[in-house]
Amino acid sequence: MATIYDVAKLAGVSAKTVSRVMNGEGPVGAATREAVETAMRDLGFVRSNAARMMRSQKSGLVGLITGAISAKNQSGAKRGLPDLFIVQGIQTAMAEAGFTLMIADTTGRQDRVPHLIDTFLSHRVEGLIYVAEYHQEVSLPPVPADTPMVLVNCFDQRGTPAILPDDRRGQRDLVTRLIDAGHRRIAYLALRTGMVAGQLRPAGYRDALSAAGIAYDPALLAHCDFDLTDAGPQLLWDTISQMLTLPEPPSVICCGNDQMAMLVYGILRSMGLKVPEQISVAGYDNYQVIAETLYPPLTTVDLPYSAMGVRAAQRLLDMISGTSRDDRTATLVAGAVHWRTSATERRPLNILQLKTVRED
Amino acid sequence: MATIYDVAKLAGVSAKTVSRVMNGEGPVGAATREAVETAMRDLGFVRSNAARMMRSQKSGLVGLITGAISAKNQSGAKRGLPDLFIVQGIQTAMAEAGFTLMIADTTGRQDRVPHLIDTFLSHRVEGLIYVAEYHQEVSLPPVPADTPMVLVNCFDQRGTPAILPDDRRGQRDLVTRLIDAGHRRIAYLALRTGMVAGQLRPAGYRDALSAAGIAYDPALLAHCDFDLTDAGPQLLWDTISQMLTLPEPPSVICCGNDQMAMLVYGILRSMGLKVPEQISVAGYDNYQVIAETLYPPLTTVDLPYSAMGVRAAQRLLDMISGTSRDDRTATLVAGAVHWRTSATERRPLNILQLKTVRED
DNA sequence: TCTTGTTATGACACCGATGACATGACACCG
DNA sequence: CGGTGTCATGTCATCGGTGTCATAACAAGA
Repeated sequence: MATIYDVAKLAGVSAKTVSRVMNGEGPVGAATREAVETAMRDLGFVRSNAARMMRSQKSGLVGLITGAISAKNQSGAKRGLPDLFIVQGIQTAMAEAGFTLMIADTTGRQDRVPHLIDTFLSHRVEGLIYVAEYHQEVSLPPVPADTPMVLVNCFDQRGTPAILPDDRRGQRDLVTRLIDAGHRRIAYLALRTGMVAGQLRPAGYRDALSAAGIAYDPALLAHCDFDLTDAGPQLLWDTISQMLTLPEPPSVICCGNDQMAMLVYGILRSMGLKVPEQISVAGYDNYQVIAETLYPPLTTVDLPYSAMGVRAAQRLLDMISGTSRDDRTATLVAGAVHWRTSATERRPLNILQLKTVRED
Repeated sequence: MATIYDVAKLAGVSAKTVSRVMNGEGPVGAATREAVETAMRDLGFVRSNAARMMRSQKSGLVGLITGAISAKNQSGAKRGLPDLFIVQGIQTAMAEAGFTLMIADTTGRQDRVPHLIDTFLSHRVEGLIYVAEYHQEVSLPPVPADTPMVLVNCFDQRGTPAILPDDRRGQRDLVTRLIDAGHRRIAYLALRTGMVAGQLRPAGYRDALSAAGIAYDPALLAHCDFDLTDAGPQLLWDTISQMLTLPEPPSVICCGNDQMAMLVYGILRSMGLKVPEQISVAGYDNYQVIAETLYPPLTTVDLPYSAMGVRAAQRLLDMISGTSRDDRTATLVAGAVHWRTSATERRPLNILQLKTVRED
């Protein structure tokens, strides 16, 4: 591969002048510039980042470590993949800022993380981002203090800057919306409590109930490990049929996530119930492949992964540029409710119609 | 960040000796090695890849260009994401071979590809991989002849080495399996013909029919652009109801992909038909989130993305090492049929039971 | 006309590792 | 005891750019 010296020789100038042309730096005569550019083109010259980096000490690289790519097809872990939207958000923002992203996947092995960090450091990345495949607490090996780092979709004990989804608020907004739509008996099938989302979302559910003055009924809240390969669907079926035989059965079932909602669709229909005519269903994640393709389309809440990625990138860029260095806080990013036809409006929203309903 | 000179000084040896310790090269005294290693640890030394690369001319980098990450949440393009399994497969294989993957996303803009290639070349990647988000023909800007390149999930006119899913064979295998299960009237709702898969899979479908001596009935094959935001479901509905009112209606509906199958589930149920008791359904892709979560689980064919990724990585590694350089061929990777409960066995498989059936 | 400033360019060292080669200390052999 | 081979280590140049400083040419101002 051609070097600046080759270009310099061909253009009949010094290497430094070639460098100047490349970087649009210092005054360069028009004819000289022309000659250099022609020579570069003729030689198919591409500058070596390695050499440049050595002097300037700026790599223009950012390292991204994730289990998001590999975590997918592991047995037992058939969670959604949309966490890759985080990567996408980061990628977009970084490309815009002129940084190149190096991505490494843990291949599901957390013990590989130190090695991956070392690899990145050897490339002199200017910052590190760790992306978890779902909202969780993590514990990462120490990183040199002068290397900025941001966590996404996870947090640690050391207070490393983190970008997190506001699960509690999202679920509260969804349930509030359901209440506004006239629902009063709202069931919630939560993810297992071991997951952060399995704790925060139910909390948001209860926030919404209490804000609306609706008594919380424990019979309408259940935690389901629906991921269990075989037992999962059965567990859901039992839980649902139990809830439906209550004296006051729910008019809507909120699911821990969209995937669970997809299963619930099948179960309800097998029970002979029509969605949404006889019972409404809501999810969480706005996992588009599911939410928009299900029939009827699913009412759900955005897991704002792409936005989180962008925020993470921005925050890291700020840290790199020194704008904000030692700010050990978490950023919560809320997602919007997507109202689709899987949930009925039980009560019209405008006042005129409200009157009509009251007369019923 | 510490350099080998810092380490050398602290350990009281020359820089070259530090280099030797790092690379396990040449004979080094036990005591010296010990001293160097201690010094490296104390200083938190990480070798600079840039400097190393300059001398050795080996970057240990491979560049991956894809639209797979960004293509997702584009409006209109709500295709699946499992194409990221390709990236995962590549990542795994590359990490094993000691290469670091640089990933760049086109952000949906094909015109950015030349720039991405340049960025990679400036990092002196030893090879390039281009991953398309679905099976298609592409036309990429030229790449220096001495930089090996592999295409995945796509092919070009120049005969650049490519790794492709064997869509035709996969669909043939699935339909053959359905025929073995006793199905004779097999409907096929294909993807639109503009897509490569919309051509190859129907071809495989017809291969299977003709191999089994079943006449091809054009009334059972339709191409549906089910992606159309609003018209899609309606189009499917119409097509299906038309097929079901045929004198000899199909006993199974094969869908262009799993996502279409998910829609078809909803439609069939709205028509009051039970899956699989009254009609069987099959998909394509083995998009796990859908195939395993649908109720009942979906019979489908693997789109062997992960395997394709591994194959791509191996092929590129071969090219880099010079084992195989100028082999302009495409590698077809076939995926296995996943038989789940969305399709019925109409005819028992073993001979004893076969006899019973014949007497019916 | 001489000084001063500006423009255009070159010379050279340096970034941090490593390859090629050199050197010094021993051990072994005839 | 000198020659030769092996081990352990050091010296120095080099990879391809870029920062620093120097220099040449020429124009403008005193």
